[in-house]
Amino acid sequence: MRYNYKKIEQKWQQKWDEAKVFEADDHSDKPKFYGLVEFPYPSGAGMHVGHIKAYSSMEVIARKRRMQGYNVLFPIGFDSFGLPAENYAIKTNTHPHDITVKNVEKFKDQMKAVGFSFDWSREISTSLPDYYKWTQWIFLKLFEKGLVFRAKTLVNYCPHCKVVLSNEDSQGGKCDICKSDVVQLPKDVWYLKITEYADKLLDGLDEVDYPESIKQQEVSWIGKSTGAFVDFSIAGIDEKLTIYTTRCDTLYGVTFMVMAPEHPLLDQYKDRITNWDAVEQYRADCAKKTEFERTQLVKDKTGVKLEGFVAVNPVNSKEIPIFIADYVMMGYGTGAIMAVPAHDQRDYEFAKKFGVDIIQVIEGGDISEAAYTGDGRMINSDFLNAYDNKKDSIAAMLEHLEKEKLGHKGIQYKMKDWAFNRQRYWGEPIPLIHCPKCGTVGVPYEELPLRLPEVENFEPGTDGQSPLAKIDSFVNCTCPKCGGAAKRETDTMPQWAGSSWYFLRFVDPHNDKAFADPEKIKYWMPVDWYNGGMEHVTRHLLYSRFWHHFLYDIGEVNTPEPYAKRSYQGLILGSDGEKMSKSKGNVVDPLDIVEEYGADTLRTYVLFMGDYQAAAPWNDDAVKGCKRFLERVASLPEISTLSEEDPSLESKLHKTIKKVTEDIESMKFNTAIAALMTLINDFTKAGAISRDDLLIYIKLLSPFAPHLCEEIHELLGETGFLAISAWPDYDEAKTKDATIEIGVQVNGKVRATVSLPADCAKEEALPLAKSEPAVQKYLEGKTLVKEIYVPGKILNFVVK
RNA sequence: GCCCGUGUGGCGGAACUGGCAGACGCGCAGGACUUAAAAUCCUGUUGUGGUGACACAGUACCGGUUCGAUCCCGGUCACGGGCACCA
Repeated sequence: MRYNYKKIEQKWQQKWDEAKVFEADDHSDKPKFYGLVEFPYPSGAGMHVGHIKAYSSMEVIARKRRMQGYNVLFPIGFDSFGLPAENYAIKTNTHPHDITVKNVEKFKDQMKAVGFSFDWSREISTSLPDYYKWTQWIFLKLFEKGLVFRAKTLVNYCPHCKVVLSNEDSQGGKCDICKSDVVQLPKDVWYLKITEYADKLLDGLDEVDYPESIKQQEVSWIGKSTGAFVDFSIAGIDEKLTIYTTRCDTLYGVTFMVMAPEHPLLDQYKDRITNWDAVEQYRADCAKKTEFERTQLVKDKTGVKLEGFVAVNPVNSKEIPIFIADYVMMGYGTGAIMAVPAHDQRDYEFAKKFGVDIIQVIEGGDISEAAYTGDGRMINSDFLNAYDNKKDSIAAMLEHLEKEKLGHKGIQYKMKDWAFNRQRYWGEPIPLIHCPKCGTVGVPYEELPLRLPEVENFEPGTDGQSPLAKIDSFVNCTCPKCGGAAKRETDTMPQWAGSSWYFLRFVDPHNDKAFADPEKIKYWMPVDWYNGGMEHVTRHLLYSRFWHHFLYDIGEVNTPEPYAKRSYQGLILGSDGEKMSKSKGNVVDPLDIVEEYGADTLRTYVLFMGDYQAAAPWNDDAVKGCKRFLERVASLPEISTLSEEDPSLESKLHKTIKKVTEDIESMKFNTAIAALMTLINDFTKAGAISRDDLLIYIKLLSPFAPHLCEEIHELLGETGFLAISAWPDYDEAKTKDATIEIGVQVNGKVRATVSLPADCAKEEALPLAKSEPAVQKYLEGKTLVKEIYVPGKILNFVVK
């Protein structure tokens, strides 16, 4: 058969479409499988080969599961709100909606050209009102349950995008969208209380099948620490300075305290602080430093000692000085610390520089050189001196603090609440109303969706206001509670809102009564397997788990965790080994590959290129190798005869069925394809294969190269679609060889191989091995010390 | 600094989690076909020595456990990712 991939691919894509082969059934007796890939943001650049790799894994798994008799839900949609479309709209003076529609079409064409078996009847787009209606609905539920609040704090702000960012959106101090430096500004913003779900998000990880690296990353992002809050009094006044510490047992080693420069208590007592000028000067200096300088570069300790403001150590009533220093952050703990220079390196450096006492309270190390942070026996610590490990001494001190009402156990998280509003146009309008009498009121549910109004100009205002603020007809409204004049919130939701629940919409995408029918949720959820990028672990993955836990708590979904299993793909690098980027000119367009080699070649190559989870560079020559392989497959019918199965190929065939079946499940696609390549080499050597063997072969290959395999399937006179025919079974007994070659070692070095029956007994194997001339040579004149025989594996003679 | 992960031919990568290191593919070399080239097919391809069957070395480096280590243990180095004055 001539391999006319263009004709074949078009033909079968059309046939699958017409016959609705990949549409999932909401009422089926088959076992269900919900396989999910991260729906794309439809950028103007179109799909990237990285998208193809990300989707191909679940595509292969979904196709295999269908053939194995599962009712498969494999949906796709578009995460279509977002800044890039809006920025492009501003630049080209078009509407973000029009751009989005165009981009979505482009993405769809590309996906269809690759032949992904998505259920297109369930396509969604987060920027459509019948979708974002429910995003707003969930937001209102969060608001109703007190998980939305407004606060004026220091927030991450991107001066380039003119937008407030969440902590997750500004990882590493860079804007997630434009990569420019993020600055800290005091701003009044809406927060979602994700911290209230910190423990649920942590505990939930025990119930799901995620790779360890992903769990670790979420755990360290949430950053839970257990410790104690301890109250220090201020000498001469009735005021407490509360600190958070993980080592309350070192209280006897506290020789000073440090407050963050922004600490509000300072302003309250500025009349008492006799060197207030120095405080203000220091604050001004700190404000000039960028976040980068403050946290990364300048580790040199700076600070100012407060005059007239002295603390008292609660355990020994000693007076200790208080400093302000920028190594203490307002955003973590209480914004103040007790400093134990003997056992904390930062406090140690500060004490050395400012000449403060250092009192050792844990035995070990050399305090004249550096802080000792290890474990050990407590010293100089009154009633704690009996303890020789931190677990016991912390427990004893905690008990003491609670009894004396000096402090209590406490928990801190590094994760912060989710800054949720964006001062931009192309997002879901936040459905809140500001009423001068009633305060903030939610838009009534029956008024949803709160539609994004048409505007002339998408530029954000220089005053940091959303473009929506300029539209009086949108802003001015009546309060749903009191009927008085009120104003709408004009900010929109962040990029991550629509994607925080999209997998739920897929189970019932056209429902206009609810975000999804509870029965369908019960049937399809949780997602059985979710593949996506490592870059989403502390963003989308965390956010969507949070929303789903919330929906579970209010009884809207049936499980707390949305995804039973998660996997990830490695990056495709450019052929130069660098990350693909437009500026480097090393980007590969999937459609170019489809055009030149065919979709089946592209699909096979992205999975054959290496370990699925590892990054690997693109290689045009290796793509050709995959094309060559498929051309050989296309010519297989020529050597297919009507004869009975070739017995010499039988065990090879069964081994391959087993390997491909198992390797797909463990995402070892490269070795699955390699096994199929090996088998075709065997076929070619044999010169003729049976029709049945060929049928099995194309079934195994079909998840990777479905178009070609459907074509051969038809050519063989089979009716119906290969895509939903039965996956081949293998006979375990036939995967085992009757005779096997095993290595014979002398002193651990292989000297010969012998052919033995698989279950050969030691008594028979040994003489056979010894009679090998190559082995004899090394045994002669030596004393045999030991004979090791591991059936099926190895034979080893130890000689002296 | 802390936490994960990785390190194997010229290249991408295999190796049942302790049992013949280098499957499969790319590249390269030689050959067949061709007037020639491309395509295709066949053969070879870890390094060193030898015409040769063969010998020795070899999975980042140093050491250990074992009859036997790419795999396990201790230490070192390099690269990638995450977190980071987090109290």
